[in-house]
Amino acid sequence: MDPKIQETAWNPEIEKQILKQWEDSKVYEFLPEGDVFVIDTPPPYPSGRPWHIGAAAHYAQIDMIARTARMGGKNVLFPIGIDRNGLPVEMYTEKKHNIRMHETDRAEFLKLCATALDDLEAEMIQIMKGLGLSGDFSGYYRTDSEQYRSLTQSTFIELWKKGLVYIANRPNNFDWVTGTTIADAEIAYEDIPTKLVYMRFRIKGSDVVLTIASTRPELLCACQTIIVNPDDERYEDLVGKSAIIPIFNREVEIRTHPSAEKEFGSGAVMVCSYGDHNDVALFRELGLEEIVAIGRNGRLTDAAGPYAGLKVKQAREKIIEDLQNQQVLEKIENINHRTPISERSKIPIEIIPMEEYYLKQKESVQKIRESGSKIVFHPTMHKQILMNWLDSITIDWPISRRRFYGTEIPIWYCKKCSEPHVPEPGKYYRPWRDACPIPKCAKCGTAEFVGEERTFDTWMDSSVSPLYISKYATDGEFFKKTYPATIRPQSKDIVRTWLYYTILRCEQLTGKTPWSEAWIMGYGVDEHGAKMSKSKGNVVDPLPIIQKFGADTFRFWSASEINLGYDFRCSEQKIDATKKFLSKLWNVSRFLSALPIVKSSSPTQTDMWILSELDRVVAECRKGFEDYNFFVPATSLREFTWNLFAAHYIEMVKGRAYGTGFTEEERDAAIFTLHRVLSTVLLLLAPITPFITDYLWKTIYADRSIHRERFPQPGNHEDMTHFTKIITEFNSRVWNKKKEQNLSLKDMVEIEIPEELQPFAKDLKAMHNLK
RNA sequence: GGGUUCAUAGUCCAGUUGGUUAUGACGUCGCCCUUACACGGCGAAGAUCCAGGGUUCGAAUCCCUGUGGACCCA
Repeated sequence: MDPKIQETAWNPEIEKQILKQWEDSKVYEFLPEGDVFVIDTPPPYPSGRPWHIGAAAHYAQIDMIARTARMGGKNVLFPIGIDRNGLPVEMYTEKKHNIRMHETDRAEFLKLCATALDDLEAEMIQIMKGLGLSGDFSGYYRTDSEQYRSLTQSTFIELWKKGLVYIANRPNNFDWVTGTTIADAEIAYEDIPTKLVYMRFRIKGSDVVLTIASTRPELLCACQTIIVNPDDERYEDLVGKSAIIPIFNREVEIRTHPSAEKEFGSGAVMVCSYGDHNDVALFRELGLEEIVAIGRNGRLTDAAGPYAGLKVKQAREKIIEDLQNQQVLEKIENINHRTPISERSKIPIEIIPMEEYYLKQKESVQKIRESGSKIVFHPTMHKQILMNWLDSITIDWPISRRRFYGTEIPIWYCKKCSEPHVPEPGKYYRPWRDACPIPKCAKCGTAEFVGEERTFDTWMDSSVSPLYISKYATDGEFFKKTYPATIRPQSKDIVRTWLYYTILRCEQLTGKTPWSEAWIMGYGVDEHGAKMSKSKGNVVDPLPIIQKFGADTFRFWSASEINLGYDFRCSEQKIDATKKFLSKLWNVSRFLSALPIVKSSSPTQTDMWILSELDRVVAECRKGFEDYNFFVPATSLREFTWNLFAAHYIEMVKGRAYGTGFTEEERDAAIFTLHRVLSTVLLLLAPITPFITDYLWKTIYADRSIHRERFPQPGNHEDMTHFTKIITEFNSRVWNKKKEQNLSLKDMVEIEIPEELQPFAKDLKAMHNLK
């Protein structure tokens, strides 16, 4: 009766051997047949060390989704990808080599970016593998590969041909630090202290002075009208008159508009091209002629007269000084202004009219609202993020970017007539480098072309991930089996970008919603509840934690700490504490591994009781797994295994399992039940802690991996859970009594077993050594 | 300004359709090597369930108002 397990604690080093076994036996191989389950895995972006512990937890949980589906009998496609397009690597490279992208040879710059990504990616893959992700690493994809970029380009060409893409010159969010247009979805807002400048405008043909407050005095030169609220009695007389812009001495009309707030500043607002989005809307609504005051270099243009060439901030200081000198400055208030900033570079954006490509999205909003409402969200509440976003879409999606490390826009322009030409889909095109594949201009017949230099917004790439993983346009059979995908797991901060754009693009291309379910996770915050950020220095590196505690500990921590959809705290102390549960499970298994596997058909009342508790746990876990909320099975199993099974049941039947003072039949019933409970617990834990459960399963129960098994069903035992409280309380009472009398737990004591516990009397007597 | 969400021991968290004494973990403090486990066992202390009002025989739970926090949008 030697235990098959010798060590007294779970050793995470074993995980490495298990990983190898999984790889060798291809236990997670996907077969495109039968009941297929497709996960649209988020490809992580290797943006620099360290990787975020919250992200590692996120991927551990996505793996639990894959394993849950597999144990539910599905064939699971769990692709692994790395997102490599976009701004972060460009900025990383500029900093690392102290160069400026737009001043560096393009091919050279791209090479430097790719090298940086390779390094960062290698570590990321190592972490994902080490976490035990059961995804397809052998065929992992990169969004900057020829295949992926050619898909992005092909889908663009398709939409172009459908007439969904157009070019337009309109005010755009411009990030002059990175030198590119950005979409509304990439804007964040921050309260920044700024000066609210009160300026005096003279009214033409009178001595009346109108005071106007603005946070953007440097835009005076671009002012085209002044608005006041129609209900504002103070300015009733001035409406329709002209005001004279100080310094520039140009006349503009005063009109009414409801967007002027009476309470803000003086109540009179100057409308300039372009201070904010309201200015843009007013210029459009009132048909004003725009004056471009700020250029792409972030400096004022010639339209700003004496201020031309100055940066926005310098121009503001200078103009305030001049206003003061000309005695038209009334006062300055320091206020906190909600300022739109670029999510990437963190600087206030400017609104500058530029010619960009747009993908039509406005007319799709209603349709997406319908298909979006059919998607099952886990948790349900996060569907609202998508719906709120849909309500606030006002313009089409600008998709062109003036950057290098991205998928090139596949367009060539006729050198003579400028007619744009798109090539045939199916290949990867680099128009900035390659010759145009079209022999001559379709419009004028010229054979000379100029390649487009811009790249796509990276969401153009990311938004076709369900198409890439299902081999859209390259393998019809596979596509039919795997599209639409089953589930999109992602974090909640990119609902309005990745989730939304994917629905938009996939609907436009396939007419179908890309998945039936979306699983939305919260953020990992630090142990005090603050958001982790590199600037705060509170980012927890997952690599050393996983190395120290092992993947299963990390995974069980993530499952038991993260309630689906809510933010979660990351503290090493908590992870450390989780380790104890694995040790408990290990030692329970060690005890059981010394007992033979037997059959029994005559369970005692004690056995029936724990089996009915087990039924309850199985049902509860299955419910949690159904919602991919691993918090439910993790906490339920820990509670059951530790505080009921180990603490009470095992103690009650230990004597019986050893056979002292019991019949063989009784003994076998105990051993049978012990194994039934443990094997069920292992199966239920398998998606959460795949290493330890597989090891124990193979050591005690089978040659075949636990990851080829299905979830257990609840048995059909009579409900005896009402005994639980009485049993545990009785046990406590005995322990307390022995403690009071200073007795050792094995000493004999005299306590009456209550009537209702008579069915368990024999076990209880043996357990406590009752008289 | 609008939306989502949260508020329960020192800390984190549970509490299902309202129903006796509010769950568990971490931490703290005692005692204990008990033939699976000291990475353990037993026990103890620790909560105005954010505030106020309402519905009800009964509210941590439902409704209203407010306060505070997080996130999102304008």
